[in-house]
Amino acid sequence: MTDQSVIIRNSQWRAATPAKPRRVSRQKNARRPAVRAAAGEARRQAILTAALDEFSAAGFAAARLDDVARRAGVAKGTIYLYFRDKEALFQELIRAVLGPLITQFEAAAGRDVPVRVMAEEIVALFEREIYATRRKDVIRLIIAEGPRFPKLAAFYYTEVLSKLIVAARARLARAAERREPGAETLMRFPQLLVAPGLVAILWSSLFERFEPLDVSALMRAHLDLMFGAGRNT
Amino acid sequence: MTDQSVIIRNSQWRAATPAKPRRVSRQKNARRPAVRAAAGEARRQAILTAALDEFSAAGFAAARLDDVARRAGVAKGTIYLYFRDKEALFQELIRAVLGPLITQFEAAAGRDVPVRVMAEEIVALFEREIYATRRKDVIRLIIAEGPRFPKLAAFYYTEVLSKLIVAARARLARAAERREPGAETLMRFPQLLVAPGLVAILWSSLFERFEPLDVSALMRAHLDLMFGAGRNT
Amino acid sequence: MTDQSVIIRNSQWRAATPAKPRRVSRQKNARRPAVRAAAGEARRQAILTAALDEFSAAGFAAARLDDVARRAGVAKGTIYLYFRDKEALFQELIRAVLGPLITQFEAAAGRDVPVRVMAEEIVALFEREIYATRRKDVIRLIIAEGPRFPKLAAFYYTEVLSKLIVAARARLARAAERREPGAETLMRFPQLLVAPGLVAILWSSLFERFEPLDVSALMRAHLDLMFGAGRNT
Amino acid sequence: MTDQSVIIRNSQWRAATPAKPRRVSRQKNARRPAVRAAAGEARRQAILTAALDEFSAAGFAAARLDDVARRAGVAKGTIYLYFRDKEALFQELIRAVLGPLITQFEAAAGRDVPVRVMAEEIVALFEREIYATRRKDVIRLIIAEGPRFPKLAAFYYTEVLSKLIVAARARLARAAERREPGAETLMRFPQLLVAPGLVAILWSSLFERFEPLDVSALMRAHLDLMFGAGRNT
DNA sequence: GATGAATGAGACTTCATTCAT
DNA sequence: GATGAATGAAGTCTCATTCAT
Repeated sequence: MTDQSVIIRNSQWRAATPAKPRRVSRQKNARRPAVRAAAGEARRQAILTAALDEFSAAGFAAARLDDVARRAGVAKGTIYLYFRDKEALFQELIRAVLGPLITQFEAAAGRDVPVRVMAEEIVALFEREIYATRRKDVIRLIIAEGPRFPKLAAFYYTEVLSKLIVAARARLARAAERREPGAETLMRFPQLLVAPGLVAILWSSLFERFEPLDVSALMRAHLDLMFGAGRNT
Repeated sequence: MTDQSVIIRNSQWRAATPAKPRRVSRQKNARRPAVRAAAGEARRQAILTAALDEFSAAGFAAARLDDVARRAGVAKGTIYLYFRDKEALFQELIRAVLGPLITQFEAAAGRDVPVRVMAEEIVALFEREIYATRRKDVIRLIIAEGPRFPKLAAFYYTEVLSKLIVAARARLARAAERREPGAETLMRFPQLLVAPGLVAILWSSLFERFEPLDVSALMRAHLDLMFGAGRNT
Repeated sequence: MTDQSVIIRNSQWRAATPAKPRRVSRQKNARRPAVRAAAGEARRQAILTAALDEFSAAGFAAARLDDVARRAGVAKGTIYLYFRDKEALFQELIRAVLGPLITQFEAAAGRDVPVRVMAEEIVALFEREIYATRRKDVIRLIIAEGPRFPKLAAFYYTEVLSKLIVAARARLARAAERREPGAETLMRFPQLLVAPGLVAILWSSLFERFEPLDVSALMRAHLDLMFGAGRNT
Repeated sequence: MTDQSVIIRNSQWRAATPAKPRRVSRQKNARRPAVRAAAGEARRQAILTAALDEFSAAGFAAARLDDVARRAGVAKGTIYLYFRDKEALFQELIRAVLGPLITQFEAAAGRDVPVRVMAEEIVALFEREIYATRRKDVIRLIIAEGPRFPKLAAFYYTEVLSKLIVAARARLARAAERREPGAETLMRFPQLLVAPGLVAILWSSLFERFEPLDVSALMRAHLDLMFGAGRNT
């Protein structure tokens, strides 16, 4: 529907995903509006990507739109054709990247499975949709800048976190009724499910150079600790 | 009680600072050096405290030294008498707050106890020395600003984290020899011990207003999940 | 009625411009050049009208060509097809609006009448051709922007003011020979004839909301003061 | 009382009035705060004067604070120590220059004299306090920028114009009771008293180079026209 | 040592103007 | 001719840092 949805649906935020062959603008015969619009969207994407790079590297306050523009291959003023100001660029960046997560979560919410299976699903989802993508960087940004952007934290909580938590709790409630071990505890604190994921994100950006961290192994160990050793995905 | 409380109550940021008679230069009828030095140290503390407030509230880049000065009750120029520049103030702030932790960790490192007891000790240490103090804010700052201040992350890793990890691994190694469940896993990923603590810190600063989080209960639940239900401190 | 009314009613800014059926441009088999030219002229008029609106509302420097274009219903680039740059647009606007005045003045210059009659004619001319039209706004613009646009002031002086003054002085000279009271004084300072008109223009744009001003009554009062009470048009 | 009052009371805005030998800041023995404050006030004045120069020459929108700073002999940032932003500088400039006028007007408002005498007083006041000073430029600024700064026009109307008008009307009312010719007319339109003054201000800034205007003679002629020839001040 | 006024580099943002379509 | 996306120069404003007092 919205531009954002498009951005995400095509997984353009995945690390090295060429995805659809983004049309170049310089062609004689094409219908103008279509080409124009496509070129515009490509530019918008380029700016968002560049912004994510710069914001991630320097933080919101210290990032310079000059650098964003240069990295995106556009002039400084061009940014303002697509975003009202620096803050709008930031917020739209977050929304564009995280928005699609919601549908994914909801899709996975339905089935009724043992706690461990569910935990493994969530861990897999985390690794695939967050840790392996630039969403990892966006979550870092939210953590770092959230206190200064209450709206951002609110968006992330209401649109992403709370939905994830509600979905998880619903499934855990049924497992708790079945007296599955850990289900009741996790229902009260579903945050515990993804806590190691957070650690992984932060560790990788802060301490990777001192001591690399094998995220998959970490997550497996986490599952083992909670549910006893067993085979994971 | 602990070293840390002293830091907060007495506004002493430095680990082992015996006053240090900072000699002044240009003064005709100077008072006793001791008094002077004490006054200087008090000022230094005031600035550090104010800086922590401002950096926490606005982030490093957006925090204004003007506000730090006002909050500390000194003139803007005074800050430069105690710190080379804004960045130095920031780094010294981190060091001053976290420095004392190290000794604490080392003190607790010696004894040989069951994994669960050790985990409970660490959790208690975390709650008492970090979550209940301003160190929580400092950890947030490291997380938020670390990528921009490699030295900071390095300091935190080498001076705090790695020591804690080494100590924990040493104790876990012995538990692993005893085949205690979970010991081996935690030895490989000691981060899992404190992951919920991190979640608590970030949650409190980002989402507290939407959904409060009972940290003690969270940590107990975490222990229960890892080691089975039991009474905690 | 007068040439000027036509300008306003028919949106013709240029002295002798016939009609013009607005035709669209993008068509392969273009119509007669005449139509083309007429369409172009209409566009030019639209731009000039929009420019007057915007310049009047915001001043030359603060007016945005974006707004002019939007108000004129054309693209921003189109403005540059008709005017070299913003300043040229401004100057041509002034000329287009004031140009026709000249002939009017010259027409009225010939007859030899008593001073009071002549003064009444001038006052009537002012009310009808300036105050009741957008020329009022243009005069405001000249007053406001004149110092920054010497050419503008020069144009207004040489093309409008000086001619008006010369014509008035010629008639006043003859009245002065007849010893008509005030004639000699007004000959030296014909500005006094229209001074209240200026006040009216400025007052209406600045203070109308505080205290409305009846321009006709003001002008009549002015005449009464100069020549003694009497009936005016 | 206020800074502004000081500014005006000392007539620092007069063209070439050395006035009080403004203390220089570089002196060893003086009490600090006093000197500081004096230096600050001097700077403020310098900025206001420079701003008046630049705003007069270029208009509010086109004037560059860079130029104001350079002309005032201060750094760009210094302006912001004294004024919130460009607009505040502009508004405070207007207020500082016009504020003192009020008291002058009120002082002259009391006595009961013939209309002509009163008119002569007003003309003299205009020439002395406005035309011979930089207030002339400020009035030009209000005329040029007023429409964009409603507060400005409001200030000028309520603080200056309306008071002047009320005072004049009060005196004219008594003259009207005495059946003095012109009194009743001027009571209805006191603007007519100063209309030529306005013309003079505008003429001097727009057309002086083409045809100089002897303001005093103009004002005398104006009085003659209204009250018949006679000796003026 | 302490102050805080002053500085000026640098960032964000606007908008006249251009030019490929 | 017409369009409007793109450009980048230029202006406002902030704030870390300096330095005379």
